[in-house]
Amino acid sequence: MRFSQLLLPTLKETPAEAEVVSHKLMLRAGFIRKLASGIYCYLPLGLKSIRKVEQIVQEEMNNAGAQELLLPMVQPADLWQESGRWKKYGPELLRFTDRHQRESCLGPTHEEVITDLVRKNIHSYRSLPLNLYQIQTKFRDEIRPRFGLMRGREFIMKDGYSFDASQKGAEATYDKMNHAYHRIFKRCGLRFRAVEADSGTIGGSFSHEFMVLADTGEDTVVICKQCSYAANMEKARAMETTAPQDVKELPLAKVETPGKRKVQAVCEFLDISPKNLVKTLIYVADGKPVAVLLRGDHAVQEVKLQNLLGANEVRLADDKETFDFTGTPTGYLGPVGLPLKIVADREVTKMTNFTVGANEKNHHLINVNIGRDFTPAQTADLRMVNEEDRCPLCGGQLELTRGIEVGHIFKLGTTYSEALKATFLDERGKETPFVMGCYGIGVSRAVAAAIEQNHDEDGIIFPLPIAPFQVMLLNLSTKDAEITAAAETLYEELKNLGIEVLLDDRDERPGIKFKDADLIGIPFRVMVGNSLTKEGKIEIKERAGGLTTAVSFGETAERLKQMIESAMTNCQI
RNA sequence: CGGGGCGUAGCGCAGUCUGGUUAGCGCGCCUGCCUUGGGAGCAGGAGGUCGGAGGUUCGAAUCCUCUCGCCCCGACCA
Repeated sequence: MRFSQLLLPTLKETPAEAEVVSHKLMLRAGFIRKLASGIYCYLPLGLKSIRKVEQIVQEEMNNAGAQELLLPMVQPADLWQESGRWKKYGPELLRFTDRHQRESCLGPTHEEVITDLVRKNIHSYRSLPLNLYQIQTKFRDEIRPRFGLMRGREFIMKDGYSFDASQKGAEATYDKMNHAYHRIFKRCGLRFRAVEADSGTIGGSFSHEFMVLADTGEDTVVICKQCSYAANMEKARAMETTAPQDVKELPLAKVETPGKRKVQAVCEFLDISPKNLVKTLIYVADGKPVAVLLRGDHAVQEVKLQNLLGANEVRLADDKETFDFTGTPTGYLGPVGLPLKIVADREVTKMTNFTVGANEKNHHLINVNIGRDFTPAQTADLRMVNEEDRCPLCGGQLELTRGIEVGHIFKLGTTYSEALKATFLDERGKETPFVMGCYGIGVSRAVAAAIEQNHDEDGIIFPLPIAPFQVMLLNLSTKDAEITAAAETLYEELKNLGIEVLLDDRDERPGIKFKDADLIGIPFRVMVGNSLTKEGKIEIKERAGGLTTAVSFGETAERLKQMIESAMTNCQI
């Protein structure tokens, strides 16, 4: 492709609308343009990168035994009513009425449609397992779209759905998808982790999120430095500490702690460690109060609490509610004699002779012990993991880092097949619901995530497998016949070698071409300029790392081919 | 939906508080000269219903009312 003919409107300055780096760079590099909030035009370069991701996804999905199809974007309301999600989904589902007053919606996801398709066409266990996917533009009317392609309303997604005859089969499919996803993101050249995630409302005991690691990521992920353990904060566990043995229980005592409400203040005043204090937090779970006990240096993980209580909503009570529920101002609450349901983080059960609030203003209790002084109704892992914790699998050091969710795989079970009465006949002729799984990849988001992960102050640094072009060839002097002839020859040679090359043939000064090349971030930059006329050399500069190699004109194309092949092998499985 | 901010040329902005020539500046764009290894220089030029509607006024980018759109924080979320 020739730059002079390409729709590639690079910008020297960042449009005010962009906040995050991928959004800024995609606008400046001429990849995208906004049409409306959360809705973008993909320009040729942006689309090329998206297509690269799509192709990798297709290859790996096909290899894993999945089949590609394409489902409608407009979906009838009655299917959604049948699954019950017409009511449940909320305003994120964009609904509208057609000219015949039929209610419809724009598909944010396709469980209903695919299940309907399968129930109408698959009737026997002999046809299973079946794994279907599509790559399509999705629409979700997000409350607040932001960050460019990272959280748009319209976005490109690969969504896949599997149908198995049994739980066991579904698990095998899940494992296959897990494996395929690892291959996909590896082949995209991304640094990522598959993390254990809470499966949320969709069901199933767990799911895996595929997180592209980037400091600017929206989500926090916990990874083990020694082994493969990784989880998001909602799910992350830590190795249980062991309770000290043979500690003699000391007599309970009340002490005065005037004005000391915060953990730190109480600990300083009493000269104890927060690790020896238990804090009591009042939560409201579906309208009912519950007291949550945690070690002084720990924090609540509300999703864990929600799961334990089986609640739809949990939130911290405010000071007034807390006082109404307990009759004690916040800061002096404790479990001893508290007339509320008490749940304790399991680390609390490892403690002895600890300090708590006395349920009386300006007083705390010391030498409190579980069993003797109070008994929690339930005990579970309820807290946020932190960097002091050890890996639950290997005891290694845990690290908290940031990530961008680009893929998520779920076990759906029979939720949808039952709701939509999608069944098949098993070996014994018994009508059985399909056991389903669903597997998403945010394709457009993956490109944005790649940029969040790989950039510098000059622009994008694309991983080779998803770069819009592999080589950017700069003709540094279009007025010089020798240089231009050499650039044109090289351009043809590279194309003939099957290398994807963008020739900057614009009548611009070298500085402009260098700046644009850095901005766009194509991995290999080839410069045809003075060094050719003076020394007969062509320079190859790698965008990542900036290493520049001078080679003779004749060997340039072949050399590039080698460099590309070698770089690609780093992204192979 | 709550809180905050913005809307003036393709992009970035000034001008608005305190109404008053022909609405400016930088970048980009067009023409010519010149220059050609990190966003050059000179000269000339095109481009604006100041987001929209209504109002106040002799006079509105500027004041008032309504409205549309965009961005950020929060609630929410594969």
